[in-house]
Amino acid sequence: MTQPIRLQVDEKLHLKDPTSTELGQSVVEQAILMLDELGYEAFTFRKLAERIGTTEPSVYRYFKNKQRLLLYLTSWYWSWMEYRLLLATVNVVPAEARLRLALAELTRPIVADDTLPRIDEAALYRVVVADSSKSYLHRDVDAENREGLFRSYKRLCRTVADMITEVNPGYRFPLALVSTVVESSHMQKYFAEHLPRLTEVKHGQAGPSTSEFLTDLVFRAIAPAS
Amino acid sequence: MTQPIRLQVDEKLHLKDPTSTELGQSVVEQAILMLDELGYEAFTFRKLAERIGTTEPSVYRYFKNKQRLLLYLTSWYWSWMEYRLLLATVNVVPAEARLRLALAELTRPIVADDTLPRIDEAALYRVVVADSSKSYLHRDVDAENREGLFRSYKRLCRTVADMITEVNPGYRFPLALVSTVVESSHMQKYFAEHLPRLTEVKHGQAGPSTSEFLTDLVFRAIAPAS
DNA sequence: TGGGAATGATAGTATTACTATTCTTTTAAG
DNA sequence: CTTAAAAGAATAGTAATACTATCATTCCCA
Repeated sequence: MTQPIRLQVDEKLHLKDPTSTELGQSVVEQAILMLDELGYEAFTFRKLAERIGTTEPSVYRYFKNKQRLLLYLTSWYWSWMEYRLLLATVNVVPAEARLRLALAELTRPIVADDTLPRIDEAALYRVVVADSSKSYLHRDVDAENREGLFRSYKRLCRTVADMITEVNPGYRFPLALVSTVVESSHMQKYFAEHLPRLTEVKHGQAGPSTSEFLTDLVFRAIAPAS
Repeated sequence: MTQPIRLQVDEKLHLKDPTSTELGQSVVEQAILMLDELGYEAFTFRKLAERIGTTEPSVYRYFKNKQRLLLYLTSWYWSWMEYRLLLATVNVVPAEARLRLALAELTRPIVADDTLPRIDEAALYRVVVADSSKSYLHRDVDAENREGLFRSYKRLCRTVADMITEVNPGYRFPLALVSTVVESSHMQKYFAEHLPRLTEVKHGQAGPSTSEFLTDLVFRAIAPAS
Protein backbone atom coordinates (compact mmCIF):
# COMPACT_ATOMS: atom_id res chain seq x y z
CA MET A 1 0.00 0.00 0.00
CA THR A 2 1.21 3.45 -0.93
CA GLN A 3 1.72 6.15 1.67
CA PRO A 4 -1.06 8.68 1.86
CA ILE A 5 0.42 11.99 0.74
CA ARG A 6 -0.28 15.49 1.97
CA LEU A 7 -0.04 18.40 -0.40
CA GLN A 8 0.59 21.99 0.50
CA VAL A 9 -1.70 24.70 -0.81
CA ASP A 10 -1.40 28.40 -0.16
CA GLU A 11 -2.73 29.45 3.25
CA LYS A 12 -4.65 32.33 1.76
CA LEU A 13 -6.91 29.95 -0.14
CA HIS A 14 -8.80 29.08 3.03
CA LEU A 15 -9.86 31.00 6.11
CA LYS A 16 -9.21 28.00 8.28
CA ASP A 17 -7.30 24.90 7.25
CA PRO A 18 -9.95 22.33 6.27
CA THR A 19 -7.54 19.45 6.87
CA SER A 20 -7.26 20.43 10.55
CA THR A 21 -10.72 19.25 11.58
CA GLU A 22 -13.17 16.50 10.85
CA LEU A 23 -15.76 19.03 9.65
CA GLY A 24 -13.25 20.72 7.37
CA GLN A 25 -12.38 17.41 5.75
CA SER A 26 -16.06 16.68 5.20
CA VAL A 27 -16.49 20.08 3.60
CA VAL A 28 -13.79 19.36 1.03
CA GLU A 29 -14.82 15.75 0.51
CA GLN A 30 -18.50 16.51 -0.06
CA ALA A 31 -17.84 19.73 -1.98
CA ILE A 32 -16.02 17.70 -4.63
CA LEU A 33 -18.91 15.25 -4.90
CA MET A 34 -21.57 17.95 -5.03
CA LEU A 35 -19.69 20.11 -7.54
CA ASP A 36 -19.43 17.02 -9.72
CA GLU A 37 -23.14 16.26 -9.35
CA LEU A 38 -24.62 19.76 -9.57
CA GLY A 39 -22.03 21.78 -11.46
CA TYR A 40 -20.49 24.99 -10.16
CA GLU A 41 -23.51 27.24 -10.76
CA ALA A 42 -26.09 25.12 -8.93
CA PHE A 43 -23.73 24.26 -6.08
CA THR A 44 -24.32 26.35 -2.95
CA PHE A 45 -22.86 26.44 0.56
CA ARG A 46 -26.36 25.93 1.94
CA LYS A 47 -26.85 22.67 0.04
CA LEU A 48 -23.36 21.55 1.06
CA ALA A 49 -24.02 22.34 4.72
CA GLU A 50 -27.32 20.45 4.64
CA ARG A 51 -25.65 17.41 3.13
CA ILE A 52 -22.92 17.19 5.73
CA GLY A 53 -25.32 17.98 8.58
CA THR A 54 -24.00 21.37 9.56
CA THR A 55 -24.92 25.00 8.90
CA GLU A 56 -24.02 27.56 6.28
CA PRO A 57 -21.85 29.79 8.50
CA SER A 58 -19.78 26.76 9.51
CA VAL A 59 -18.84 26.26 5.87
CA TYR A 60 -18.10 29.96 5.50
CA ARG A 61 -15.69 29.64 8.38
CA TYR A 62 -13.42 27.52 6.19
CA PHE A 63 -13.84 29.25 2.85
CA LYS A 64 -14.59 32.89 2.09
CA ASN A 65 -16.96 31.94 -0.73
CA LYS A 66 -17.55 29.23 -3.30
CA GLN A 67 -15.17 30.78 -5.78
CA ARG A 68 -12.36 30.46 -3.22
CA LEU A 69 -13.36 26.89 -2.50
CA LEU A 70 -13.10 26.14 -6.23
CA LEU A 71 -9.71 27.82 -6.34
CA TYR A 72 -8.61 25.75 -3.34
CA LEU A 73 -9.66 22.53 -5.08
CA THR A 74 -8.04 23.40 -8.41
CA SER A 75 -4.83 24.60 -6.73
CA TRP A 76 -4.73 21.37 -4.82
CA TYR A 77 -5.26 19.51 -8.09
CA TRP A 78 -2.36 21.32 -9.79
CA SER A 79 -0.06 20.58 -6.87
CA TRP A 80 -1.09 16.96 -6.98
CA MET A 81 -0.51 16.88 -10.75
CA GLU A 82 2.99 18.31 -10.29
CA TYR A 83 3.72 15.72 -7.63
CA ARG A 84 2.61 12.90 -9.96
CA LEU A 85 4.60 14.43 -12.75
CA LEU A 86 7.80 14.57 -10.72
CA LEU A 87 7.20 11.03 -9.51
CA ALA A 88 6.84 9.81 -13.09
CA THR A 89 10.02 11.49 -14.30
CA VAL A 90 12.30 11.32 -11.26
CA ASN A 91 14.46 8.46 -12.51
CA VAL A 92 14.48 9.42 -16.16
CA VAL A 93 17.38 11.37 -17.59
CA PRO A 94 16.89 11.90 -21.34
CA ALA A 95 15.07 15.18 -21.85
CA GLU A 96 12.74 13.90 -24.54
CA ALA A 97 11.68 10.86 -22.51
CA ARG A 98 11.04 13.10 -19.48
CA LEU A 99 8.83 15.40 -21.52
CA ARG A 100 6.96 12.48 -23.02
CA LEU A 101 6.19 11.06 -19.57
CA ALA A 102 5.18 14.46 -18.27
CA LEU A 103 2.76 14.95 -21.16
CA ALA A 104 1.30 11.50 -20.57
CA GLU A 105 0.56 12.47 -16.96
CA LEU A 106 -0.82 15.87 -17.94
CA THR A 107 -3.21 14.59 -20.57
CA ARG A 108 -4.38 11.28 -19.19
CA PRO A 109 -7.80 11.11 -17.57
CA ILE A 110 -7.78 10.40 -13.85
CA VAL A 111 -9.48 7.27 -12.68
CA ALA A 112 -10.36 6.37 -9.12
CA ASP A 113 -7.69 5.12 -6.75
CA ASP A 114 -7.24 5.40 -3.03
CA THR A 115 -3.88 7.08 -2.59
CA LEU A 116 -5.66 10.12 -1.22
CA PRO A 117 -7.85 9.60 1.81
CA ARG A 118 -11.36 11.05 1.51
CA ILE A 119 -10.73 12.50 -1.95
CA ASP A 120 -12.63 11.11 -4.92
CA GLU A 121 -9.93 11.76 -7.51
CA ALA A 122 -12.15 10.91 -10.48
CA ALA A 123 -14.85 13.33 -9.31
CA LEU A 124 -12.25 16.04 -8.68
CA TYR A 125 -10.89 15.49 -12.18
CA ARG A 126 -14.38 15.96 -13.66
CA VAL A 127 -14.82 19.15 -11.64
CA VAL A 128 -11.46 20.45 -12.88
CA VAL A 129 -12.38 19.63 -16.50
CA ALA A 130 -15.74 21.40 -16.30
CA ASP A 131 -15.04 24.27 -13.93
CA SER A 132 -11.33 25.01 -13.39
CA SER A 133 -11.34 27.87 -15.89
CA LYS A 134 -13.98 29.59 -13.77
CA SER A 135 -11.37 29.94 -11.04
CA TYR A 136 -9.60 32.62 -13.05
CA LEU A 137 -12.22 33.88 -15.52
CA HIS A 138 -13.76 36.50 -13.26
CA ARG A 139 -13.47 40.07 -12.06
CA ASP A 140 -11.13 39.42 -9.13
CA VAL A 141 -8.34 37.63 -11.01
CA ASP A 142 -5.91 40.49 -10.70
CA ALA A 143 -6.41 40.89 -6.96
CA GLU A 144 -6.19 37.15 -6.38
CA ASN A 145 -3.13 36.92 -8.58
CA ARG A 146 -1.45 39.66 -6.53
CA GLU A 147 -2.15 37.52 -3.47
CA GLY A 148 -0.30 34.66 -5.16
CA LEU A 149 -3.30 32.35 -5.36
CA PHE A 150 -2.40 30.95 -8.78
CA ARG A 151 1.08 29.88 -7.83
CA SER A 152 0.54 26.13 -8.16
CA TYR A 153 -0.81 26.49 -11.69
CA LYS A 154 2.09 28.70 -12.69
CA ARG A 155 4.62 26.37 -11.08
CA LEU A 156 3.23 23.37 -12.94
CA CYS A 157 3.35 25.20 -16.27
CA ARG A 158 6.87 26.37 -15.58
CA THR A 159 8.04 22.86 -14.73
CA VAL A 160 6.79 21.46 -18.04
CA ALA A 161 7.96 24.52 -19.99
CA ASP A 162 11.48 23.93 -18.63
CA MET A 163 11.34 20.36 -19.93
CA ILE A 164 10.44 21.71 -23.36
CA THR A 165 13.36 24.13 -23.26
CA GLU A 166 15.68 21.24 -22.40
CA VAL A 167 14.54 19.36 -25.47
CA ASN A 168 14.76 22.41 -27.72
CA PRO A 169 16.32 25.55 -26.20
CA GLY A 170 15.43 27.46 -29.36
CA TYR A 171 11.66 27.08 -29.10
CA ARG A 172 10.12 30.50 -28.51
CA PHE A 173 6.80 29.65 -26.83
CA PRO A 174 7.29 26.95 -24.18
CA LEU A 175 4.92 28.52 -21.62
CA ALA A 176 2.23 29.36 -24.16
CA LEU A 177 2.46 25.81 -25.49
CA VAL A 178 2.12 24.26 -22.05
CA SER A 179 -0.82 26.38 -20.95
CA THR A 180 -2.48 25.63 -24.28
CA VAL A 181 -1.91 21.90 -23.83
CA VAL A 182 -3.16 21.86 -20.24
CA GLU A 183 -6.35 23.74 -21.05
CA SER A 184 -6.87 21.83 -24.27
CA SER A 185 -6.61 18.49 -22.52
CA HIS A 186 -9.64 19.47 -20.43
CA MET A 187 -11.46 21.08 -23.30
CA GLN A 188 -11.09 18.12 -25.62
CA LYS A 189 -12.46 15.84 -22.96
CA TYR A 190 -15.41 18.18 -22.40
CA PHE A 191 -16.05 18.58 -26.14
CA ALA A 192 -15.83 14.81 -26.74
CA GLU A 193 -18.59 14.35 -24.19
CA HIS A 194 -20.84 17.34 -24.87
CA LEU A 195 -19.99 18.88 -28.26
CA PRO A 196 -18.49 15.97 -30.22
CA ARG A 197 -18.55 17.84 -33.53
CA LEU A 198 -15.69 19.97 -32.25
CA THR A 199 -13.10 17.20 -31.95
CA GLU A 200 -11.96 13.84 -33.28
CA VAL A 201 -11.41 12.63 -29.71
CA LYS A 202 -14.09 10.12 -28.73
CA HIS A 203 -15.96 9.91 -25.45
CA GLY A 204 -15.99 6.55 -23.73
CA GLN A 205 -15.25 4.52 -26.83
CA ALA A 206 -12.32 3.42 -28.90
CA GLY A 207 -10.78 6.15 -30.99
CA PRO A 208 -7.97 8.64 -30.98
CA SER A 209 -7.20 9.99 -27.53
CA THR A 210 -6.46 13.46 -26.24
CA SER A 211 -3.02 12.19 -25.23
CA GLU A 212 -2.17 11.16 -28.78
CA PHE A 213 -3.36 14.45 -30.20
CA LEU A 214 -1.49 16.64 -27.72
CA THR A 215 1.72 14.61 -27.51
CA ASP A 216 1.94 14.65 -31.29
CA LEU A 217 1.20 18.38 -31.26
CA VAL A 218 3.93 19.22 -28.77
CA PHE A 219 6.70 17.17 -30.34
CA ARG A 220 5.95 18.50 -33.80
CA ALA A 221 5.76 22.06 -32.51
CA ILE A 222 9.14 21.96 -30.83
CA ALA A 223 10.97 19.80 -33.36
CA PRO A 224 13.94 21.79 -34.68
CA ALA A 225 13.38 22.86 -38.29
CA SER A 226 14.79 20.13 -40.50
CA MET B 1 -18.03 53.27 -46.93
CA THR B 2 -18.67 49.56 -46.49
CA GLN B 3 -22.17 48.16 -46.48
CA PRO B 4 -23.55 47.41 -43.03
CA ILE B 5 -23.97 43.65 -42.86
CA ARG B 6 -26.64 41.63 -41.17
CA LEU B 7 -25.79 38.24 -39.76
CA GLN B 8 -28.19 35.42 -39.13
CA VAL B 9 -28.28 33.72 -35.76
CA ASP B 10 -30.48 30.83 -34.77
CA GLU B 11 -34.05 31.91 -33.92
CA LYS B 12 -34.06 29.84 -30.77
CA LEU B 13 -31.37 32.03 -29.23
CA HIS B 14 -33.86 34.81 -28.57
CA LEU B 15 -37.51 34.91 -27.57
CA LYS B 16 -38.11 37.93 -29.78
CA ASP B 17 -35.74 39.17 -32.44
CA PRO B 18 -33.80 42.04 -30.84
CA THR B 19 -32.99 43.54 -34.23
CA SER B 20 -36.70 44.05 -34.90
CA THR B 21 -37.20 46.93 -32.47
CA GLU B 22 -35.37 49.96 -31.17
CA LEU B 23 -35.51 48.58 -27.63
CA GLY B 24 -34.14 45.22 -28.74
CA GLN B 25 -31.19 46.88 -30.42
CA SER B 26 -30.48 48.89 -27.29
CA VAL B 27 -30.58 45.69 -25.23
CA VAL B 28 -27.87 44.09 -27.38
CA GLU B 29 -25.83 47.26 -27.71
CA GLN B 30 -25.78 48.03 -23.99
CA ALA B 31 -25.47 44.40 -22.93
CA ILE B 32 -22.14 44.20 -24.75
CA LEU B 33 -20.90 47.35 -23.04
CA MET B 34 -22.07 46.28 -19.59
CA LEU B 35 -20.71 42.74 -19.90
CA ASP B 36 -17.38 44.28 -20.83
CA GLU B 37 -17.49 46.68 -17.89
CA LEU B 38 -18.89 44.41 -15.17
CA GLY B 39 -18.01 40.89 -16.31
CA TYR B 40 -20.57 38.13 -16.75
CA GLU B 41 -21.13 37.41 -13.04
CA ALA B 42 -21.92 40.96 -11.94
CA PHE B 43 -24.00 41.72 -15.01
CA THR B 44 -27.76 41.48 -14.40
CA PHE B 45 -30.89 42.15 -16.43
CA ARG B 46 -32.01 44.62 -13.80
CA LYS B 47 -28.88 46.75 -14.17
CA LEU B 48 -29.16 46.54 -17.95
CA ALA B 49 -32.81 47.61 -17.87
CA GLU B 50 -32.01 50.54 -15.60
CA ARG B 51 -29.23 51.69 -17.91
CA ILE B 52 -31.40 51.70 -21.02
CA GLY B 53 -34.34 53.23 -19.18
CA THR B 54 -36.70 50.29 -19.29
CA THR B 55 -37.75 47.48 -16.96
CA GLU B 56 -36.56 43.97 -16.24
CA PRO B 57 -39.50 42.11 -17.86
CA SER B 58 -38.96 44.05 -21.09
CA VAL B 59 -35.45 42.61 -21.30
CA TYR B 60 -36.76 39.13 -20.48
CA ARG B 61 -39.11 39.52 -23.41
CA TYR B 62 -36.12 39.33 -25.76
CA PHE B 63 -33.93 36.80 -23.96
CA LYS B 64 -34.89 33.88 -21.74
CA ASN B 65 -32.02 34.59 -19.34
CA LYS B 66 -28.54 36.05 -19.24
CA GLN B 67 -26.93 32.78 -20.25
CA ARG B 68 -28.98 32.81 -23.47
CA LEU B 69 -28.05 36.41 -24.09
CA LEU B 70 -24.38 35.47 -23.79
CA LEU B 71 -24.92 32.56 -26.16
CA TYR B 72 -26.66 34.91 -28.61
CA LEU B 73 -23.71 37.31 -28.51
CA THR B 74 -21.07 34.60 -28.89
CA SER B 75 -23.01 32.87 -31.69
CA TRP B 76 -23.28 36.17 -33.43
CA TYR B 77 -19.54 36.64 -32.96
CA TRP B 78 -18.74 33.24 -34.49
CA SER B 79 -20.96 33.96 -37.48
CA TRP B 80 -19.29 37.30 -37.91
CA MET B 81 -15.86 35.64 -37.66
CA GLU B 82 -16.79 33.13 -40.33
CA TYR B 83 -18.02 35.93 -42.56
CA ARG B 84 -14.72 37.78 -42.15
CA LEU B 85 -12.83 34.58 -42.73
CA LEU B 86 -14.63 33.85 -46.00
CA LEU B 87 -14.16 37.45 -47.07
CA ALA B 88 -10.42 37.20 -46.44
CA THR B 89 -10.00 33.98 -48.39
CA VAL B 90 -12.58 34.27 -51.15
CA ASN B 91 -10.15 35.12 -53.94
CA VAL B 92 -7.30 32.93 -52.78
CA VAL B 93 -6.81 29.52 -54.32
CA PRO B 94 -3.69 27.85 -52.85
CA ALA B 95 -4.74 25.82 -49.83
CA GLU B 96 -1.81 26.85 -47.65
CA ALA B 97 -2.33 30.55 -48.33
CA ARG B 98 -6.03 30.21 -47.56
CA LEU B 99 -5.29 28.54 -44.24
CA ARG B 100 -2.71 31.16 -43.37
CA LEU B 101 -5.19 33.96 -43.98
CA ALA B 102 -7.90 32.17 -42.03
CA LEU B 103 -5.59 31.73 -39.04
CA ALA B 104 -4.63 35.39 -39.22
CA GLU B 105 -8.32 36.33 -38.96
CA LEU B 106 -8.98 33.81 -36.19
CA THR B 107 -6.12 34.89 -33.97
CA ARG B 108 -5.92 38.62 -34.50
CA PRO B 109 -7.40 40.88 -31.84
CA ILE B 110 -10.42 42.90 -32.93
CA VAL B 111 -10.12 46.64 -32.87
CA ALA B 112 -12.95 49.12 -33.19
CA ASP B 113 -14.42 49.91 -36.57
CA ASP B 114 -17.87 50.94 -37.70
CA THR B 115 -18.91 48.29 -40.17
CA LEU B 116 -21.53 47.12 -37.70
CA PRO B 117 -24.08 49.67 -36.59
CA ARG B 118 -24.57 49.91 -32.83
CA ILE B 119 -22.08 47.13 -32.08
CA ASP B 120 -18.85 47.93 -30.24
CA GLU B 121 -16.75 45.22 -31.86
CA ALA B 122 -13.77 45.72 -29.54
CA ALA B 123 -15.97 45.40 -26.44
CA LEU B 124 -17.67 42.32 -27.87
CA TYR B 125 -14.26 40.81 -28.53
CA ARG B 126 -13.24 41.39 -24.91
CA VAL B 127 -16.48 39.78 -23.74
CA VAL B 128 -15.84 36.77 -25.97
CA VAL B 129 -12.28 36.44 -24.66
CA ALA B 130 -13.33 36.55 -21.03
CA ASP B 131 -16.72 34.85 -21.08
CA SER B 132 -17.41 32.82 -24.22
CA SER B 133 -16.45 29.54 -22.58
CA LYS B 134 -19.19 30.14 -20.02
CA SER B 135 -21.71 29.77 -22.83
CA TYR B 136 -21.04 26.03 -22.93
CA LEU B 137 -19.46 25.22 -19.54
CA HIS B 138 -22.71 24.65 -17.65
CA ARG B 139 -25.37 22.07 -16.83
CA ASP B 140 -27.64 22.72 -19.81
CA VAL B 141 -25.06 22.21 -22.60
CA ASP B 142 -26.54 18.94 -23.75
CA ALA B 143 -30.09 20.28 -23.96
CA GLU B 144 -28.94 23.44 -25.72
CA ASN B 145 -26.77 21.42 -28.07
CA ARG B 146 -29.77 19.26 -28.99
CA GLU B 147 -31.59 22.48 -29.85
CA GLY B 148 -28.76 23.33 -32.24
CA LEU B 149 -27.63 26.45 -30.39
CA PHE B 150 -23.92 25.84 -30.97
CA ARG B 151 -24.21 25.55 -34.73
CA SER B 152 -22.26 28.69 -35.59
CA TYR B 153 -19.29 27.64 -33.48
CA LYS B 154 -19.29 24.17 -35.02
CA ARG B 155 -19.62 25.56 -38.53
CA LEU B 156 -16.67 27.88 -38.03
CA CYS B 157 -14.50 25.06 -36.68
CA ARG B 158 -15.54 22.82 -39.54
CA THR B 159 -14.69 25.47 -42.13
CA VAL B 160 -11.14 25.87 -40.83
CA ALA B 161 -10.73 22.13 -40.27
CA ASP B 162 -11.58 21.57 -43.93
CA MET B 163 -8.85 24.02 -44.90
CA ILE B 164 -6.39 21.99 -42.84
CA THR B 165 -7.48 18.79 -44.55
CA GLU B 166 -6.92 20.42 -47.91
CA VAL B 167 -3.35 21.25 -46.95
CA ASN B 168 -2.69 17.83 -45.49
CA PRO B 169 -5.39 15.18 -45.99
CA GLY B 170 -3.44 12.81 -43.78
CA TYR B 171 -3.60 14.89 -40.58
CA ARG B 172 -5.69 13.05 -38.02
CA PHE B 173 -6.93 15.86 -35.74
CA PRO B 174 -8.08 18.85 -37.80
CA LEU B 175 -11.13 19.61 -35.65
CA ALA B 176 -9.31 19.14 -32.36
CA LEU B 177 -6.53 21.40 -33.62
CA VAL B 178 -8.94 24.13 -34.68
CA SER B 179 -10.95 24.13 -31.46
CA THR B 180 -7.67 24.19 -29.54
CA VAL B 181 -6.41 27.14 -31.58
CA VAL B 182 -9.65 29.09 -31.27
CA GLU B 183 -9.85 28.69 -27.52
CA SER B 184 -6.12 29.20 -27.08
CA SER B 185 -6.20 32.47 -28.99
CA HIS B 186 -8.59 33.85 -26.36
CA MET B 187 -6.80 32.24 -23.47
CA GLN B 188 -3.39 33.57 -24.44
CA LYS B 189 -4.81 37.06 -24.66
CA TYR B 190 -6.43 36.67 -21.25
CA PHE B 191 -3.28 35.20 -19.70
CA ALA B 192 -1.08 37.91 -21.21
CA GLU B 193 -3.22 40.50 -19.47
CA HIS B 194 -4.01 38.81 -16.15
CA LEU B 195 -1.62 35.88 -15.59
CA PRO B 196 1.45 36.81 -17.62
CA ARG B 197 3.59 34.06 -16.11
CA LEU B 198 1.59 31.55 -18.13
CA THR B 199 2.62 32.76 -21.58
CA GLU B 200 5.34 34.47 -23.62
CA VAL B 201 2.70 36.58 -25.36
CA LYS B 202 2.84 40.17 -24.14
CA HIS B 203 -0.06 42.44 -23.27
CA GLY B 204 -0.12 45.84 -24.91
CA GLN B 205 3.58 45.95 -25.69
CA ALA B 206 6.00 44.73 -28.30
CA GLY B 207 6.71 41.05 -28.14
CA PRO B 208 5.69 37.79 -29.71
CA SER B 209 2.01 37.70 -30.64
CA THR B 210 -0.63 35.03 -30.24
CA SER B 211 -0.89 34.94 -34.03
CA GLU B 212 2.77 34.04 -34.41
CA PHE B 213 2.56 31.35 -31.76
CA LEU B 214 -0.58 29.70 -33.14
CA THR B 215 0.23 29.99 -36.84
CA ASP B 216 3.60 28.42 -36.21
CA LEU B 217 1.90 25.73 -34.11
CA VAL B 218 -0.64 24.79 -36.76
CA PHE B 219 1.76 24.63 -39.69
CA ARG B 220 4.25 22.55 -37.74
CA ALA B 221 1.51 20.26 -36.48
CA ILE B 222 0.15 19.48 -39.93
CA ALA B 223 3.42 19.42 -41.85
CA PRO B 224 3.78 15.97 -43.42
CA ALA B 225 6.48 13.94 -41.68
CA SER B 226 9.71 14.62 -43.55
C1' DT C 1 -13.47 27.60 39.07
C1' DG C 2 -13.44 31.21 35.82
C1' DG C 3 -12.13 33.89 31.60
C1' DG C 4 -11.08 33.76 26.95
C1' DA C 5 -10.73 31.54 22.56
C1' DA C 6 -12.59 28.57 19.38
C1' DT C 7 -16.58 26.51 17.42
C1' DG C 8 -21.17 26.29 16.09
C1' DA C 9 -26.26 27.65 15.67
C1' DT C 10 -30.06 31.25 14.89
C1' DA C 11 -31.85 34.47 12.38
C1' DG C 12 -31.45 37.76 9.75
C1' DT C 13 -30.40 41.18 4.95
C1' DA C 14 -29.59 42.63 0.29
C1' DT C 15 -29.51 40.99 -4.13
C1' DT C 16 -30.59 37.92 -7.87
C1' DA C 17 -33.29 35.51 -11.26
C1' DC C 18 -37.48 35.19 -12.72
C1' DT C 19 -42.88 35.66 -13.24
C1' DA C 20 -47.91 36.57 -12.65
C1' DT C 21 -50.66 40.20 -13.33
C1' DT C 22 -52.13 44.61 -14.63
C1' DC C 23 -52.00 48.58 -17.43
C1' DT C 24 -51.40 50.90 -21.92
C1' DT C 25 -51.00 51.44 -26.55
C1' DT C 26 -51.64 50.03 -31.17
C1' DT C 27 -54.19 48.07 -34.69
C1' DA C 28 -58.13 46.48 -37.29
C1' DA C 29 -62.92 45.50 -37.96
C1' DG C 30 -67.54 46.92 -38.04
C1' DC D 1 -65.46 57.09 -35.70
C1' DT D 2 -66.01 53.34 -32.08
C1' DT D 3 -64.71 49.44 -29.94
C1' DA D 4 -62.48 44.92 -29.33
C1' DA D 5 -58.60 42.21 -29.77
C1' DA D 6 -53.77 41.85 -29.74
C1' DA D 7 -49.31 43.38 -28.58
C1' DG D 8 -46.15 45.87 -25.67
C1' DA D 9 -44.55 47.37 -21.53
C1' DA D 10 -44.84 48.41 -16.36
C1' DT D 11 -45.99 47.03 -11.39
C1' DA D 12 -45.31 44.26 -7.97
C1' DG D 13 -44.42 40.39 -6.52
C1' DT D 14 -41.62 35.30 -5.05
C1' DA D 15 -38.18 31.93 -4.13
C1' DA D 16 -33.51 31.29 -3.87
C1' DT D 17 -28.78 32.95 -3.27
C1' DA D 18 -24.73 34.85 -1.06
C1' DC D 19 -23.50 36.39 2.78
C1' DT D 20 -23.33 38.29 7.95
C1' DA D 21 -24.31 39.93 12.66
C1' DT D 22 -25.29 38.06 16.72
C1' DC D 23 -25.95 34.75 20.16
C1' DA D 24 -24.92 30.23 22.47
C1' DT D 25 -21.84 26.48 23.70
C1' DT D 26 -17.77 23.99 24.56
C1' DC D 27 -13.04 23.59 25.53
C1' DC D 28 -8.70 24.66 27.52
C1' DC D 29 -5.47 26.53 30.46
C1' DA D 30 -4.66 29.19 34.54
